[in-house]
Amino acid sequence: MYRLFPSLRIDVNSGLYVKDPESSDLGKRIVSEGILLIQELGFESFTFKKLGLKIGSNESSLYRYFENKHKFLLYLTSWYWGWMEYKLVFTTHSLPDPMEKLSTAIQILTATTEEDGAFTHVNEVVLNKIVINEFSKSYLTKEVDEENRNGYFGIYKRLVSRISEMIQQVNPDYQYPGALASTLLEGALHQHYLKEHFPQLTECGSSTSPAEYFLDLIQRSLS
Amino acid sequence: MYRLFPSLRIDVNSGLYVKDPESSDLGKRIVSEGILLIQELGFESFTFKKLGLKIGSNESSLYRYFENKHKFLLYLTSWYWGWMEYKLVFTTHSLPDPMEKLSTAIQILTATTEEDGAFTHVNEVVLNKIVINEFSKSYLTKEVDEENRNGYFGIYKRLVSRISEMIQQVNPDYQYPGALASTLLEGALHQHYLKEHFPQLTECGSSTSPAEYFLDLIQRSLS
DNA sequence: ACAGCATGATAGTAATACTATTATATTTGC
DNA sequence: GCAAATATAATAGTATTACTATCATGCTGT
Repeated sequence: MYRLFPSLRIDVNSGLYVKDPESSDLGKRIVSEGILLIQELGFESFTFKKLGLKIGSNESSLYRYFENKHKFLLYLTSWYWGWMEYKLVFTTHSLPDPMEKLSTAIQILTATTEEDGAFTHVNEVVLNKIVINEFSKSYLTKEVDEENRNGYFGIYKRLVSRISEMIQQVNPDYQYPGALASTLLEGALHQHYLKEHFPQLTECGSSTSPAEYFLDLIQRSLS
Repeated sequence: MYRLFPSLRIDVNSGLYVKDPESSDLGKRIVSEGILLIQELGFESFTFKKLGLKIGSNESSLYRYFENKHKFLLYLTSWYWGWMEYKLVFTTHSLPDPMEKLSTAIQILTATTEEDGAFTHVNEVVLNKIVINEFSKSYLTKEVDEENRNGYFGIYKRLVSRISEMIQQVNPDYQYPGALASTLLEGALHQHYLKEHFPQLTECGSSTSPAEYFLDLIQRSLS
């Protein structure tokens, strides 16, 4: 889908990198292989030294692109949410019916990413898994407020706002559009995590998808 | 409330500690001062060395109680959920009406802990904040599945099951009681976090509480 | 040919997350 | 009251992490 607009770029906040990783071959390899290594090791065990080894580059070179691994994670998750926002806006733009619009949005946001967009160095399938496992760690820190002021969470916040607005279009009297939108985004990641690691705790699994659950939840909430 | 049963103990999985911290003065100090230090520094910057310094004890002594800081966090959060479960069961036990029972449960689980129970070395107000900020980090790890097999998340899972059952009592036809219960528990922590750090993203704040939002959400879902 | 920039190689530092060993208190059991 | 057992403290040591600094090399465009 993205290939329709080959010159589109996801505009991640420039404070998240020292040197734009899209600007060079090494930068792209850091991103693409970094995604795979974080998924393999988990964020805690991931280090720039190990990534340097994996891509045959030097640890010090990686620091020329990203200050530290926390900013690297912020970069990757921002990119992910930017990509989701793009898919969302593109797909729902022309839908006239507010409920159809919202339903489509929910489906996009709660679906498991199934296939590689194959248009960049970014493996979206793996990135989706990283977001499920690691996104919370990117904001549950002592530095949130400052990083928020710096705009590092801008894309994610805009996405929540968009959903919130769609909810208001469906039912202008509903009192908690923001809370519901934020519950949807966070909850979708959580349900995906549960179905993988705590299947006893949710009906979401092989036969029922998070999408079905959230569609039902939001329809009930807004009717 | 807890003082009604001074001999009650919250039964945390014994794999979470090397030596039971309730069994000695030092152990209790580790827990009580550890809670304060994690809140002060954030879990990432918290170390046993710093805690040893704070309580005038030796780093090596702390390792006789807890293998590492991750298990310490698991211990603290388990304790918290055990305490919540106790409050929940105690308060809702005698309520005959399923909806009243569920509403009361929601209120307990989504309320901000306001006052110190003052019955143990544990400061529940601060512990509540730690759970909001750090609980996700206790399970978003590469070791979840093994730790889950070891029973380290048993109390939390039992709590989700209890809510799930209450939901089924209210509406036996509702298809997603587990998903809704897990959304409630996780979502409550999330809304508390948002109102502190991302107030634009939710209506929960000074005039509206997470309790009101979730009460409304669940009532709509089950009617 | 050479200036300029990107990358690589090496070294170094303070802190982290421990483990091991030995010493010193403190408790308890007889 | 004393010895044995146990708890805690002190010290030292290790591998790794998360960087920073410096210098060398190599490639690019003019």
